[in-house]
Amino acid sequence: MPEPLYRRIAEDLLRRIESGEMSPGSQLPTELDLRESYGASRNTVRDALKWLITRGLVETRPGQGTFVVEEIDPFITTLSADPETGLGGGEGAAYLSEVRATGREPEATVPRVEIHQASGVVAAELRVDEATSVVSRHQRRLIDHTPYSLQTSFYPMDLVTRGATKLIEAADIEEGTVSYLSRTLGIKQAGYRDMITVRAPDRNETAFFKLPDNGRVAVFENFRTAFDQQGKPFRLTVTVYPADRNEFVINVGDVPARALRPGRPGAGGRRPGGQDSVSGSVGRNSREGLA
Amino acid sequence: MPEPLYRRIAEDLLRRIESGEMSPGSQLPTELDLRESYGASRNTVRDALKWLITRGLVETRPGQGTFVVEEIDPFITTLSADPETGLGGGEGAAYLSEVRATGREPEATVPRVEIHQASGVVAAELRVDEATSVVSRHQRRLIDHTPYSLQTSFYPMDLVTRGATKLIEAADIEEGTVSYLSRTLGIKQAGYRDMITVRAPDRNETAFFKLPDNGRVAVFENFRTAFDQQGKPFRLTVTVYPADRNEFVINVGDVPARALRPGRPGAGGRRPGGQDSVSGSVGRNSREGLA
DNA sequence: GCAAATTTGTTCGTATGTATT
DNA sequence: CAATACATACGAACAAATTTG
Repeated sequence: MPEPLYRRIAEDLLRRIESGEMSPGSQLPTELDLRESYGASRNTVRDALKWLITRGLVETRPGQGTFVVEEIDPFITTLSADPETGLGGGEGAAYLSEVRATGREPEATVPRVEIHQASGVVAAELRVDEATSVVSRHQRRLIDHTPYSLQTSFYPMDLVTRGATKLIEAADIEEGTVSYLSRTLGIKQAGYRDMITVRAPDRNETAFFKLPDNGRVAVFENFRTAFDQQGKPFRLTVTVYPADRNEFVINVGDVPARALRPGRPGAGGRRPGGQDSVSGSVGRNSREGLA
Repeated sequence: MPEPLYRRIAEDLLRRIESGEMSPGSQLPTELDLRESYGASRNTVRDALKWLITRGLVETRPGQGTFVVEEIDPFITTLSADPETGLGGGEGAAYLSEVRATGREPEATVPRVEIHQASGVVAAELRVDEATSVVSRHQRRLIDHTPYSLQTSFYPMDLVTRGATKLIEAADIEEGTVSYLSRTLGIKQAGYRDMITVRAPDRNETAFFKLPDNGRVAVFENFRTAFDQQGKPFRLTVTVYPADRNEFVINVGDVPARALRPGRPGAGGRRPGGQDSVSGSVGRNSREGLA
């Protein structure tokens, strides 16, 4: 009772991909060729390809063929505060310089400003009633002309009426909103809390990030709530990052300057699935529940 | 030319799930029933179900039927340092108490200790040659009897020969390794750096976490490098967390004590995919590239 | 404990549509 | 326009897992 045929075909192709026999970007034999070489029906071959597709190893292009996927050069966002500027990390103002520091070219759209009534999460995080008006500022961000993240910040409308009128202008706030709010209203960012989750992309995200519509690539979602000196939240920033091109770093305490990713983890070529990996080794004679 | 039939069926089922008409845990009509009610072939119905499966909305159980998935209560790991203890965050010693603080029951296996030669990532992060011996201590961790994470820590063998002999004992170090290394060798943890990625689970992880073998649920992988007062790395901890049951929090600067998740983000019921969500709204009249 | 019924899983064959070259 | 290659759809049969009688 061996494994089903489509699995055996998939595993064989997997082996050939991981061994380097088929390199990233190269084309696999056509479905009809595979049908012959494995002596299976075309549908079975397609089942094998689907198995590889959901694992992100290959992609199909109608009219062209099936290809080994090429990895995207990931961008690393540091979520903890910059020891220099004191605060920040992956946010609007700092974004452009952070990306440029890696020798890549950042782009960000002009903020799209909207006025909403605070809904569930926004109201809860900003600690305002659900009826309250909030300002949202939304930006799409790219690196080397590839979409890398979507960011939306929410501010209580209160801040605008108290004088921070630039918040409702559809233009960049060059100095950064932290600096701007400090200067105009005396609101200082004393700290922030990030809440990170992973979920499937929605329709908009799939379209903007050009993700395969098979729901394979997940997105990070980071909810950042910024607090002032009194511990009062004054901003909620929601940023969405496709997981196939983004990584995160958090520095706590005294950490030596990064040696610019000597050998980036995560990468290191394709992972040999099945062997004991760095983290794995969950018991070679596994399957025993717990001790 | 509307959307393909299997997609229309899938979207209809999606709507019925999101509307609450079919609640989490409930059973969908059988494939044969769906075949009749939609007037499609069984294969087409199965294509629709596959589409929902890869998006994590339903699951099939051979011999039983197709069910709307139930969400798992996520555990939130705080990666930043505890302001009290100074350091830590999701690590061995602190793990049990962190979980208990949420009213849930933690379990951790006895560490499995192994001696390896430092390989790629481990050697690079610990800044030792590839030939050097390192000690690894591996634990499986559960919450309420459900597997939640896998953790492996690597230490240069050096530390053992200098006197930290407990590192090669297959037993818990009650006080925590940070405290132990400080007491025996005077090595103080001055800080640490976390590098977070998301990837597909390997075979071991799929088995241990009981993930669907369709590669849908991704895992977080956190590489934590701990540094001593001289900025020298003395430990690398790799922790793997299934993304369907884990979230992360990072506190930077002064952040008020959390109001114990007033309304947890991430959740809020099922996401209405397609509508403008909190983060989304990437242009209702979207598809225009960039301004 | 076994047999039958139910339900999903695998595999084949075939035909036609759509995208790209 | 033609050829190529993947996408969708139908029908059919048997296998495997689970529940039920």
